[in-house]
Amino acid sequence: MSQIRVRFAPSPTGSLHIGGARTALFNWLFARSHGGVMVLRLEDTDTERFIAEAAEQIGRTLAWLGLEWDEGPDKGGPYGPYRQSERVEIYRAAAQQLVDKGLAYPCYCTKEELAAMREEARRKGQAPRYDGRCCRLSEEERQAKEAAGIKPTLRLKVPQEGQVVVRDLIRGEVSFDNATLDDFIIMKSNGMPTYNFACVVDDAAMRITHVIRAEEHLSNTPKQILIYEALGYELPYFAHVPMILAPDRSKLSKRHGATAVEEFSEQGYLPEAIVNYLALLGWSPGDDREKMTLDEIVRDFSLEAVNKSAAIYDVRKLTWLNAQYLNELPLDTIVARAVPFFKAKGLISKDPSGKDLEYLTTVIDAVRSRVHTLAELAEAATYFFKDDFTYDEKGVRKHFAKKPGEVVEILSRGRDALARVESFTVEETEKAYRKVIDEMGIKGAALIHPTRLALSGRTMGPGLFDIIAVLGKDECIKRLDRAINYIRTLQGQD
RNA sequence: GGCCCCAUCGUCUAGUGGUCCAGGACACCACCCUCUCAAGGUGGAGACACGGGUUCGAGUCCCGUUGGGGCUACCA
Repeated sequence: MSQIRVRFAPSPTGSLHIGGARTALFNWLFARSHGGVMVLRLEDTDTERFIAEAAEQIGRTLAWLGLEWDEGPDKGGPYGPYRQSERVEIYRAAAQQLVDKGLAYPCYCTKEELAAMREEARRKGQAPRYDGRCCRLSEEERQAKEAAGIKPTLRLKVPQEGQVVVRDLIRGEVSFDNATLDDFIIMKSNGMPTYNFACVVDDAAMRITHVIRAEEHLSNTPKQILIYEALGYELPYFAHVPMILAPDRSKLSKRHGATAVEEFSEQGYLPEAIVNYLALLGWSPGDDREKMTLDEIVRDFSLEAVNKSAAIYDVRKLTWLNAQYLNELPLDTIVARAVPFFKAKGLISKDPSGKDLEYLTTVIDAVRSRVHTLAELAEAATYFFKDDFTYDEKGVRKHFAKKPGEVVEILSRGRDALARVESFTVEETEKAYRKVIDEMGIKGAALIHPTRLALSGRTMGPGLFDIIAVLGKDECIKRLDRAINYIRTLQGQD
């Protein structure tokens, strides 16, 4: 085979969810691992469900994930246009061909009549299928309908004998009896093609060699093969990848919370982690590797190694992977990605540079190992930028309120010791604190825990001396004084 | 209902007839490390849906049952 060509063909009716992203990823991986071409095609033939911003948003999300396409609506290419709404003439011509060959015919049944027929069949316990009545219309009857101004749909004549065999790269041969199919619609009465028809016409026109899509389309494939045959097109290879299900095993939809890739992005998940996680959903390198670079995945990916069974996505594993990337990606990269989250929390006002950037970087370095997302990162770092926090309630009970008199004494000694430190580093401040601890004959925890609470309002976080060094002498003294005063008010209440 | 697909720990998976009293990862539990929380390290609990075959031998092949999913639209 010459050049391998694949396509990702989303319908712009909403944002890209992780199922779609995974399908796009597998297409992309297949193309990249074979030196092939990736086409992005917008399936916007449903004029009612079409959402203008969705197309742009899907493109943005794919690009954010790093899944660049070679041909598409914005990029152009030799087989454009890549928006189905701009290709209607092509579908009409193809449809006309089928009518001329007697393989398709106009149907004047209205939606209401069709619905009634389906209802009738259901009541009789029969399979709801179109009975082909309009195919048997006489020329006079047809003209009469036409004269009455009824805009017909076009239906493909489906043979009622024999079967269609789908040769699937992942599932092997799957056969369907033609008798289970009916004369389905290929052109709607509004002149637009239906999904199955447009899909076939375009995949052929765009020279797609491998149709890689979700399993929900496996049942559509026999219809599409019938169209390929009617049109005299050569069949592509098919590969139906397993579905991704919501935790309750149902099909993914908006009501399942964050399944839109954009939402993960807003929560501070990194594209590297999402792509890595998605690659592992339905595919595995065949060994124990979990965290893999894109290059590694491209090198080892193959459709043959793709699973057959549907997978339920588990945010917790994604979250774990995200934490891994948060820690292992270069610090500068994480800082750059984190900036919008710090801005959103009002911790910084504009893109930091110089000293501010240096400070931000130091802070992120201190907290990144204990958070899972960029949003958590900003949250965990707030007290490095604001000192108007309140003290954690449990912490107050444990470290401030138990023996307020003693704590005030201890904290004051610590404060004074810090005030005397000249070189305010992790090492020097710790030395000073250890000395206080020794002199007072107390446990380290008796000084360290109240200090952490005083400086951050929290009972958990980076090592205390890291916090101290990052905050600097003045800020530490200020916060310790504030805490000492606060504890004195506690004393009064007893 | 009809047609199609699928079935290994809670979840993602390795496993292509013997090396599997089933391996890894997330999550969970314990311990270690430790100024807290993480991270990291060590260990633990946890699965071949069920029933028939085939075979000397089955998680691996076949059939059935059950369960789950998809399609069955002038949606894609």
